[in-house]
Amino acid sequence: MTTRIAIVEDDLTLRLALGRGLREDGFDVVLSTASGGDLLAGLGDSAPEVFVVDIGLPDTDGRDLVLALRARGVRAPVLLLTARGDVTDRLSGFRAGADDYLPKPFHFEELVLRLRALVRRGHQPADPPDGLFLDLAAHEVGCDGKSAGLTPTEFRLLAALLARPGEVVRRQALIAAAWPAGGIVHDNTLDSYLLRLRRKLAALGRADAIVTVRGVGYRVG
Amino acid sequence: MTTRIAIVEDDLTLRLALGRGLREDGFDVVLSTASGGDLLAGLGDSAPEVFVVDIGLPDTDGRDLVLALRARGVRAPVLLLTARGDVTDRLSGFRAGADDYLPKPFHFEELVLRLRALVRRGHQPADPPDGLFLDLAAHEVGCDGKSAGLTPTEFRLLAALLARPGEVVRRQALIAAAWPAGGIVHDNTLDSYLLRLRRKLAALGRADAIVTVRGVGYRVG
DNA sequence: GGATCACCTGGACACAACCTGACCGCGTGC
DNA sequence: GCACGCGGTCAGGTTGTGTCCAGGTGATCC
Repeated sequence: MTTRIAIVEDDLTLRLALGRGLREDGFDVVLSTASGGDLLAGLGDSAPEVFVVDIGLPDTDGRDLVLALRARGVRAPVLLLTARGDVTDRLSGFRAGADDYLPKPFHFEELVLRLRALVRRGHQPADPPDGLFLDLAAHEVGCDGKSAGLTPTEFRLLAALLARPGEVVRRQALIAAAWPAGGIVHDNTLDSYLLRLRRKLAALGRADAIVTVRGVGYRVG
Repeated sequence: MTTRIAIVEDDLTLRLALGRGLREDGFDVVLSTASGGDLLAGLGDSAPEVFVVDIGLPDTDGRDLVLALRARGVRAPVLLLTARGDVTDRLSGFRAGADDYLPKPFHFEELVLRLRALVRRGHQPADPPDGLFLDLAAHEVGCDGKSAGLTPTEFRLLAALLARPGEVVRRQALIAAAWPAGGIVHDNTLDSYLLRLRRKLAALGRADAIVTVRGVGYRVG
């Protein structure tokens, strides 16, 4: 039984080596691109069951790519390749929705083991968050034709919400997803951003997309 | 003989270390997730015999997760990992239905000893509480298709009831489960919440789900 | 039947959680 | 310098939740 896998790695040598090695280990490499934009463009209905993404991409931060994937309803596990096991990288990547990470340089065998573990754990497909979608390249949110630009913080915040359609996301989880680790974020700051997001969504005719669940958090869909 | 165990820990390093260590000590790690939602989603029929849960999860309070597990009829013992042995945390964790706790940082050996003790003590599986179920992610109660949103206090209260289907739960036990430690709760306040819960359950066509046992307490199922 | 008790019900109220609009500081680009 | 966009803060208003009261209902016992 083969597992469909997608690779995003800008270094050509490494990308080719990964593809060859994974194929030999029984993976079905359905996509192999150098940039996040190419991945999103080429996804189609290839439905990879697991992703390997380099965090240090030239066109996109790997974390934003994970957020964009999650916002599209993709729940397949993502393994991030990070440079030198940097703790900050690891934490923020994890918060973005990645499922595992591997610091470079790594043993190929460990990569395969971790991938197998991720796939074994299993993930269920998510319902797509009706109509709304995030455009990573343009850094904006769209809904049937119309679209609205987002600032980086707004983007991360909305992505964290869209990643879990129908679920209540706690305020703490939103802060963890949208702001860098360690920093102190006023509760009210989150409120402000929710307001800004709601305004922009209202302009798309989706004023009610973000629902408040008092005492718990927020929900979309 | 191996014991099936599930781990919920958001810190990646610690999660991996726990998994590796427990495996070496003869446990069968059937589930290892970073969030409460993932755990509930991934449970399937893996039927862990014991749980290790970090109380400080970003998406869910560990205590709510225990309540949700109990409400699903899961009776397997739960060990909570708490930060710095905070007494308040410990007490409220116990009230939520946890069976043991361990303050961080801890010696790995102590964790294993406590887990073995918990498993040895033995627990029997519970009958699922007919039809009604708590959705931790959406923070609501559901019954064949329909669902109703719950406020935090309502959620804890109903969870305490659903945790013991068929059993009579005393008023004092309900107050202890649904309200923070130390606070003084008027008897009548509990009455009010029972009323609200019954209203919401009535909207789901389960008006008679909560039965009064005069002089003792309340029972569901 | 009447007294008593446990529980139910509707409503009033305070306060915390949340929303909203405005403001300020900082960095960037013109 | 100035304009602008972005991130963050503040003060004030609004609303839902939690709490408590007052009175009602039904069971139980004498």
